Amino acid sequence: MPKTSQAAGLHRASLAKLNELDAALELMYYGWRGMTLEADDYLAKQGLSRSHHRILYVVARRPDIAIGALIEVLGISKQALNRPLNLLLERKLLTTQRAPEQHRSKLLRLTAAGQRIEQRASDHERKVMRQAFDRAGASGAAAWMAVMEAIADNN
Amino acid sequence: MPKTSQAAGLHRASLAKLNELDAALELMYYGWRGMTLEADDYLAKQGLSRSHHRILYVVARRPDIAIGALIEVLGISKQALNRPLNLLLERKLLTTQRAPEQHRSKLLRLTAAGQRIEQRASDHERKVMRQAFDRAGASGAAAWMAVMEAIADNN
DNA sequence: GGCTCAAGTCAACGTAGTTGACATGAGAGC
DNA sequence: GCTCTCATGTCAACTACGTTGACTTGAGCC
Repeated sequence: MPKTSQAAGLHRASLAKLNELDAALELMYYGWRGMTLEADDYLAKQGLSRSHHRILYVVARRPDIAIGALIEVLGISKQALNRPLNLLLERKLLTTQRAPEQHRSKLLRLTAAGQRIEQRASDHERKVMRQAFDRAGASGAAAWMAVMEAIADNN
Repeated sequence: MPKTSQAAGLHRASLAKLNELDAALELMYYGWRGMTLEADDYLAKQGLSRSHHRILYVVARRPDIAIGALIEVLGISKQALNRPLNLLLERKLLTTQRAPEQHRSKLLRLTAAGQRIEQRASDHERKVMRQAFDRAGASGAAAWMAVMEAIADNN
């Protein structure tokens, strides 16, 4: 079971800057933590963690996704998916059903309870983003998105 | 020992957007991966990983930091620090010396080899950031920083 | 010698992932 | 029915990274 709370890297450390871009590296690190901190706390209280949230998040946005496709999207092995997925099924946050035509694959869908938890966890993250975007204004938000796109596309 | 390469979440998944801010959540996720992917590959080739890089990064910017202070900055337990730190000492990427006045604490410092690895790993990350900033221009970069500050300060 | 603080170490555990091997369930073809 | 294939499920062993708790060692202080 996950922890209840985490003190890891809570306050940003004051480090000398060796390079002009060091601030950006650190902002990425602390930004990720800042966005996920409250959501992780909420999930921990539900006895869940980030990996469960990722599953719920994807299934919410791809209802009736097959397990193989879910593995693809998450980019993990089926063995790694196995445990968290079964927990979500046991807790009835997800349901499976055989496909109507393609009986070989099982389709996943959120239950009402699963939807609620997915939504609340994601809401914690969206709240952080919304506050930051509000402070930066529409043009600042657009610029942030553009920069993040460029970084993300660096595959 | 770490892996050599990782295919996890390589290409951004196409998910339906349930909420206006979903794109921002996903950009944060893929942005983090985009920034760290090449650096992690480089580190893996050196037989090191992200946790070693974090140690090297901090010590580079706080030469003569004591172990207790390093634990504070990293936000992990001394037991968790123990293994990666010892590896870095064995490999002579770091050195320790007793403090001149405060003999109780040991001060850490990078060796030339440690500096080289820290720099190359961070360079991979900075390269990604620089490209993104170049595309966005100075005002875009400033806006990105402002938004990330707001997110990071959400402790 | 005894107290304190910094550091080091050991054991047990939790979580998240990996690979490899193998079993099961459900069409599809002959 | 038998076999082949594909999707799914599961077992075992492993790695990496983190946790807590308990205990030791080293150094300085009184």
